[in-house]
Amino acid sequence: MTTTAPALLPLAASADGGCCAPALTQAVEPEVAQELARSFKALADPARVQLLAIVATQPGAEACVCDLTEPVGLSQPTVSHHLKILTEAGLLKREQRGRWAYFSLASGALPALVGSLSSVTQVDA
Amino acid sequence: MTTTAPALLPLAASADGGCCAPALTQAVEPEVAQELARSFKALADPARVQLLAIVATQPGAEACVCDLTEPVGLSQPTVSHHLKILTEAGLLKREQRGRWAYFSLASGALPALVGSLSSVTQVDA
DNA sequence: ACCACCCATCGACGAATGTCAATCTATGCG
DNA sequence: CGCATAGATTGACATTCGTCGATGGGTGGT
Repeated sequence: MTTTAPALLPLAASADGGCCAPALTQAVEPEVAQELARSFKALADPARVQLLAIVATQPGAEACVCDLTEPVGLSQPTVSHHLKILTEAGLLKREQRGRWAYFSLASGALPALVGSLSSVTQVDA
Repeated sequence: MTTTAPALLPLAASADGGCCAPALTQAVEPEVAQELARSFKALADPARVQLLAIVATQPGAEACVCDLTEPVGLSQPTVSHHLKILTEAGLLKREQRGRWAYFSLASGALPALVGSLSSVTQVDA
């Protein structure tokens, strides 16, 4: 569910009538909007953006929590909390190896978001 | 400032040493992360996603507030509030014409976000 | 001049969020 | 078995956010 790629502009049909046309254009299903907002909300925190970037730049594209606490300057529980949010949003993938938890990019979620955003921009198409 | 296109992966350099390598990799400047988070925060609400989509699908790619209150099912002050947030984030452009305020997509901000997100995905490049 | 209309701002309220210290779970080592 | 370590969970707190009703500020029609 979180890794789907909802199109942002499924239907469009509005009347003219000057300004305040009823604008019945739903333009995007409310549930789709909600799901997109959930993904964006996961990115709506500086710490989480940093975490995502750090994980992405790691050699194996993966990192454990102890690698992440210091760069972001937050406590271990807080980092764990952010990682959980990113994971639940489908942006990160958690893999327990030994006693370390390795986090890596969940391929698919980010491109899906990019696609949704692009669909808004390319209205002229 | 809000329409800049910050790259998400400026520098990357980490040591090996098994798991808990210091991971000094800043990977992304904190201020860049904060700015990106600000943009994403503007999209982190279903109503704002809907508003953005509706504006994008309008015939002239613009809409006034009265066109937007009904589709999202929120009160006029709330819609005005969301539009202000989207505008301050650089995602929408406000133009007062007569006694209506027309909102349209601010070209540049969305592509910038797409670029930033893509830079994370294309780490393998 | 008055009034109707569009929209922004203000004040208030409940809900959600980010953060930490303290604690718990589980994995591995000796 | 006992202990240290990695990480998640809990509880608490301050802050921010989303929402609305009420009000204010312009603009245009009569």
